[in-house]
Amino acid sequence: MRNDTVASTPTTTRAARRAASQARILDAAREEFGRRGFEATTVRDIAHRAGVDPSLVLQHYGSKSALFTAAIQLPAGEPQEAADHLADVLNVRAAALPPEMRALVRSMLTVPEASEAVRRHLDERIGNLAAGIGGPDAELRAAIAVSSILGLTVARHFLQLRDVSSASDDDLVRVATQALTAALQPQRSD
Amino acid sequence: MRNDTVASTPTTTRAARRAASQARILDAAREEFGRRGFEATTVRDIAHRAGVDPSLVLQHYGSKSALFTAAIQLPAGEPQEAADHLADVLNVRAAALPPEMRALVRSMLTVPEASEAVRRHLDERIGNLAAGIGGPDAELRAAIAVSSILGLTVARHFLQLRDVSSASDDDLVRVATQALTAALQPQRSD
DNA sequence: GTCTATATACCGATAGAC
DNA sequence: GTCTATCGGTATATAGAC
Repeated sequence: MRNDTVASTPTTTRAARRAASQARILDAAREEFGRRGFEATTVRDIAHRAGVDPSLVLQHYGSKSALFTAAIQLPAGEPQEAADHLADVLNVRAAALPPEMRALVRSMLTVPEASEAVRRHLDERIGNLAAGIGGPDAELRAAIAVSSILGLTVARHFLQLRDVSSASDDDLVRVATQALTAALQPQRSD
Repeated sequence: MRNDTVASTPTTTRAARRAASQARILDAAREEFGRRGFEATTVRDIAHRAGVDPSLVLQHYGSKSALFTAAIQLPAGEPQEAADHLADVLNVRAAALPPEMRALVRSMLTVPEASEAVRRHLDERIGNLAAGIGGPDAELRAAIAVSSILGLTVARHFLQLRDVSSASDDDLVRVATQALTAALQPQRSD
């Protein structure tokens, strides 16, 4: 970090400012895309939130679409064991949603790229979960459980349904865990 | 309706053509809004699908927003008894989605008016369901069940998750009904 | 009543000054 | 490296011809 000979600019190293701007733009993009979705968000909105000039946004990321792609990248989640990751996911969903996830979900119904990203993400989760529970209809039961978590996420963080939003994190996690655990049990086929 | 003196146009009654155009425009609007959402849909798209001139669309409905409002109105569902309506909803969601519901859900994450409409609709369903099941956490359990159905709807008809889309209507309804029935049961509080 | 032409505005993106 | 100015395109919406 202090690899340079002489600091011509006293405090901020010349290229570090650029990197800082780039990061601020990305944060601002996640926030704006997460609030109103890809289409309603303008490059000018993002620039204003980041405190930079609109042209800088495109200078750094090339296009609005490329910036969106960068903004919705999820941190590579570990493959994870099996069914106990259900509790993790549920906890994450009950509390605040990470900015990149929020941006991704906000546009999943209207932007094909976001739709694909969510599909891939959830298909993978379903596969892992199905492998962990076994029994008849394992894939379908796992898919229903994962879809239910998606529905809860939308209900709580985007639609703000009354009884989902007003519940405490603890209550929601407790009751939802019970419900999903029950839902994951194999059923008699009579 | 036949208050006028003489039919100057022989076959099509003068105002009947206008009503027919209006209905065709509304159908086309539901289709287009349901496919790509409110913002990505242009008045020109709707006019093209309806086979009319773009300016006619605004002549009839005043604005794109007013047309959207008309397009997402749900047929007033009866209050309905209680828990057995769960099966109805599930069946509807497993098969095809009505055009106005599809248009509504497609934009529920990006258009405030659609978000509010879905919230009101689901809050009402939750209230009815909660009243029918009783027990501890009735509202929360009902909210989780309704949110799960929403998640399944999104997964099947919008994201097309692998294991949800590939399942037959019968399998999906059977397993989901089992899962939701289990989820709605009161749990021991130990 | 339906279509042509256009007003008005805002968007994404680019070029060039500093 | 950052900002100013602007281009080109497209949208909604309106006014007027037929």
